[in-house]
Amino acid sequence: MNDPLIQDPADNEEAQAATKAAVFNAAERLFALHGFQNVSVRDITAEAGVNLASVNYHFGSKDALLFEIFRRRTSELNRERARLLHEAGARHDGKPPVREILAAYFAPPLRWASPDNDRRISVQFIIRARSEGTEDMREVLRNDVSHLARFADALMAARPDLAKEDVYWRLHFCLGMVHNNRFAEFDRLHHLSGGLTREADVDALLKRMLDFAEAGFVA
Amino acid sequence: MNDPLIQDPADNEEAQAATKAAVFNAAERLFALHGFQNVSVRDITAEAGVNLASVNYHFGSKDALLFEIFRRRTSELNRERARLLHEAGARHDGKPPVREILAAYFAPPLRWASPDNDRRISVQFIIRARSEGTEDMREVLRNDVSHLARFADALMAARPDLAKEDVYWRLHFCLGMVHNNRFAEFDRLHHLSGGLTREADVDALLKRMLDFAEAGFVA
DNA sequence: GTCTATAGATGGATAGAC
DNA sequence: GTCTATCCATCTATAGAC
Repeated sequence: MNDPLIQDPADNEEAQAATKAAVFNAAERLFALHGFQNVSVRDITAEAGVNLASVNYHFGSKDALLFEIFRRRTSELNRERARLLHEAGARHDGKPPVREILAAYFAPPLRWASPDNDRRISVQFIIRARSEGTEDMREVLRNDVSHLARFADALMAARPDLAKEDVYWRLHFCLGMVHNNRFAEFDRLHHLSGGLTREADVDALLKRMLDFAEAGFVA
Repeated sequence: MNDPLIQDPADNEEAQAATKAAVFNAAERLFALHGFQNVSVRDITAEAGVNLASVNYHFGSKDALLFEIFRRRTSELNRERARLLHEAGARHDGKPPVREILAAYFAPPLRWASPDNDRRISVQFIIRARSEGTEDMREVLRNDVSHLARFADALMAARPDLAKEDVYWRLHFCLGMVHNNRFAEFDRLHHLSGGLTREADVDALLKRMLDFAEAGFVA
């Protein structure tokens, strides 16, 4: 059909970008569902419907592709959290209460994970990256705490009566609550509760998390 | 030195058991530190100082070895938790308060993880198994909720005023707090807090976790 | 630029010597 | 039973044809 020799440059660029995006999305999806080590370049290119060499051509290597997905998604997630934190500050003369700080942290991944959101898979990817990531990714997570520091600072401003140590630990507990929201854990809870828990109701889950975490902070 | 031809059967059995235990411990250690997919049978046998074929001879396959470690450690951990829950019940006419129920769940992995405990590595193995485990292991985790059900029942008895749904969700949040106690997360928190947090103080950490979780439950 | 064919490396498993 | 040597599958990455 499309003879490459008579394609104009714009079509070429477009086709190239489309191929790269297809690889990116297929990789994110497969990694999120099956884990990094369990997905091969062959799986990715087959899922994307492109040739085997595409991963190396467009991204350099499998690990580089992985890292690029990780960087983009965490960047997007943290930017959205920072925006919500900023908005909460604007509503309260720069000193938002604990509940609104926590909401800025909790809400983005919950909204992304809602069943009708196409970012649903990205959340699972990010959570998986925390425990299964390469050394590169874990180094980023370990060293790039500037984003978290903004939340810690806001919490300390909201609760100046608490020792800093206490704030850091309670923030740690809140992070645990967030990171435990994996498909597998929801399934297990669903099974344990005999079907009572409905994680698809994002607003209700956010409220539950905030009630729990705020109580722990205020105590 | 020891000619196998003149060894008596008892020595043989002993040597065999020692080899098997060496493989078991080396595998648990390497899996906990580096992840399942990143450790090869060659790594394990080299670490244990035994020959390459030992894994298949004593355990059948790499996956079977993995599964056996998982089964033994989760069994030990859950048995200890059940014992503490039983003791808490004995102290309170069968209806222990929320804090003591949670303590029975939180304490065992924390005590195991204390720096001077040789079970320290087992806790990391178990936590890693939750997210990186094979399908076999995840199936066990998903279906074997009888142990968790005892804790859910105890919590519902302690707080009969709460809807069951609420109890399950709050238990889920508590599980998240526990599962987030990985080396990597402690390191990150240590980095974020400028060295303020000291996870080695197990009793203090247990108290912090109980304060936070109890407040979330009582609210 | 795209894709096929293959190099090069590694891993799990096992046959066979002792 | 133990261990070495080796098989065979699978993977990433790349060279080279088109």
